[in-house]
Amino acid sequence: MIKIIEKDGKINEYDENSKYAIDTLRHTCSHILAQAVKRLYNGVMLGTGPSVENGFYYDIDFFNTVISDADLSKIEKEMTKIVKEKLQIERFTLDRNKAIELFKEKNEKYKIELIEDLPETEKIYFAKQGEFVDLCSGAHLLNTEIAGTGFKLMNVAGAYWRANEKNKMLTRIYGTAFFSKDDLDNYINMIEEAKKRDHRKLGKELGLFLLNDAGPGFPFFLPNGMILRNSLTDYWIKYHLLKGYKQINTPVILSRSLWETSGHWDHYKDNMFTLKIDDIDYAVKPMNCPGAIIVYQNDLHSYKDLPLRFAELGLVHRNEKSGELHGLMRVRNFTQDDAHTFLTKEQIEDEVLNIIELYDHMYKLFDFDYTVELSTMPIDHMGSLEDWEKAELGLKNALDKKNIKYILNEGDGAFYGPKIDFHLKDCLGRTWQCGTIQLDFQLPQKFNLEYIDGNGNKQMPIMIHRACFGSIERFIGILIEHFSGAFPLWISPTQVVIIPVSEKTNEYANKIYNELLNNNIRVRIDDRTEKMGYKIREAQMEKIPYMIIVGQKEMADNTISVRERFHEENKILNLSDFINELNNEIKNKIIKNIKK
RNA sequence: GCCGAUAUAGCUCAAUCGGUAGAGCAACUGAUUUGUAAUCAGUAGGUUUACGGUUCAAGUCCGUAUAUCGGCUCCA
Repeated sequence: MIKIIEKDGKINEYDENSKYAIDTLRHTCSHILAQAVKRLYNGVMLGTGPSVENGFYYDIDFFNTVISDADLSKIEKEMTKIVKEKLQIERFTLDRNKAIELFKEKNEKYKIELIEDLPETEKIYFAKQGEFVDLCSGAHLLNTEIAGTGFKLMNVAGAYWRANEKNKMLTRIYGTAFFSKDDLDNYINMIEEAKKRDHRKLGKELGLFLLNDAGPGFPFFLPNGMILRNSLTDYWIKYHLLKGYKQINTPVILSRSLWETSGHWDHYKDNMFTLKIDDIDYAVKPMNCPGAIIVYQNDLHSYKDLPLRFAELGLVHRNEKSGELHGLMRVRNFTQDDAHTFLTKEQIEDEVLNIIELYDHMYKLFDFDYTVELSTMPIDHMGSLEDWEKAELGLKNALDKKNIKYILNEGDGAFYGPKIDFHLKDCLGRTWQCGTIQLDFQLPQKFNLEYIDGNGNKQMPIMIHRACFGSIERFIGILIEHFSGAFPLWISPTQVVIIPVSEKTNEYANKIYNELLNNNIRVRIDDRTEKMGYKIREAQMEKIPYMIIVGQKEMADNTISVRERFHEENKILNLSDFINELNNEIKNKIIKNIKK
């Protein structure tokens, strides 16, 4: 159990392993960090310093002093000193004017700004340890000693004051903390292990994709990556056709006037690639929706046609800022596994439920855990308040009906409608938006979309934009990290490698090879004059699901020796049984050997 | 775009104070015919990201550009 002093000075006990206790430890560490920095650097000003998912940070204005990773050990040493000083943590409150006065004395303009933004009536809480006083409404440990030796400063970053690009960039120092040195060491080890799964590293090692200076943010897919990618999209197409979608494909370049009509030009022209054809302005599509709308407009539609679902694996380009690129996760061109559904207001809830079920099916194929977020009307939006409320309610009801827990992001919706986002995690626990469901009352109006209702009258349909993987590239990035490159059989670039023990069994190996090929198995034969151990090692590193090893013994018995990746034992089988097993594993998309 | 860091052979990394750029793996050639994670020997591979500058001398120091990494901001 660990004692914690709350903002009002009350002392409570908590389990040392509780999230609250660990957050409190980290928050206390952030104060120790700030105190250390104030001791070492004259005239710096403090921003804020909360605990976060895996640690804590403090934002500090160092003015002209450049802080880099090399300075961290110096700061860490001072923090250790503060820990050894066993400073008691005291809590007190001040009224607004006194609080502002205190920080004027200390020349802390950012703190004053924070206080001035608090409601007038709100109590202002402080925490004090030794000579260091900070504005603080969080809990703390009782003294600096308890922070112990389980903390470490991790890295330096820039962060805009109050998360606003227009404000000054402060220096953010990140750290992490645990109640014991062992826990800290485990965490650092875990990060090192996780980095081995980085999709950029594995993408290179496994020959899946490449990034080249010739096109920053424009990934190249290599032969192995294409097999993976096509396996995914082939299934995607098959499943969507089964679920009532019709597949379309729309042009990559469309006229500027179309984008003006859709509203994208106004909102995103800085992020669109543009060009001229015969002196007329065009843009490379950053979204597929106007294309789908043109397809919709190509026919008259009856209410009997709705919901009308157009699926498109659409290649889009967005000019992301250079610092925002990240491997396959954030790129400048990517293929959305998109669909646009045209439907009546009454059909919204059912259709959203269908989509949620479809996503759940797709994510379960890979054993993904996902988190869901609902984003509502942004300040910069099109359309009436009434439409927005209706749309938001439609999404909310669907989530509630499915009993799905979600995070509410007020004001984070698209300019044309609210959205539900599905987030997946990468190897380091960073979350990436993959699936999305967006309701849209605006585009149908802008494009005057119609259908004929049961009375022969024209009505305006609603539109749903949705993407399950989000971007094929990003999804593949997540997949690589999720499986550490050891993919389920059905998407593995090479499914089986045949290793003859020596040239004497090459002919037998070839017979097996042809048999597997005829059964549509992605098989390779490794008949180089290398030792068997060498070939096995290479196949292991390539994370090929199965190795078939054949020597004189197998040839005599007309069997094969099968070695599974990550299993040292081998099984003696006959080929037709093995083919049946493979087909079963492929057909049922079985996940084996998952390493998390 | 912003803050910090990094850029050396196909890959992973060395190169002390500024003094002729090295290794392992991979590739290639030859030998080896191999029984469940690396057989041996040899050959080749470089305008040290690019462009400037300082210096008798620059992979190393300085400037600019580009890309990448960790964050911030943004993400229809």
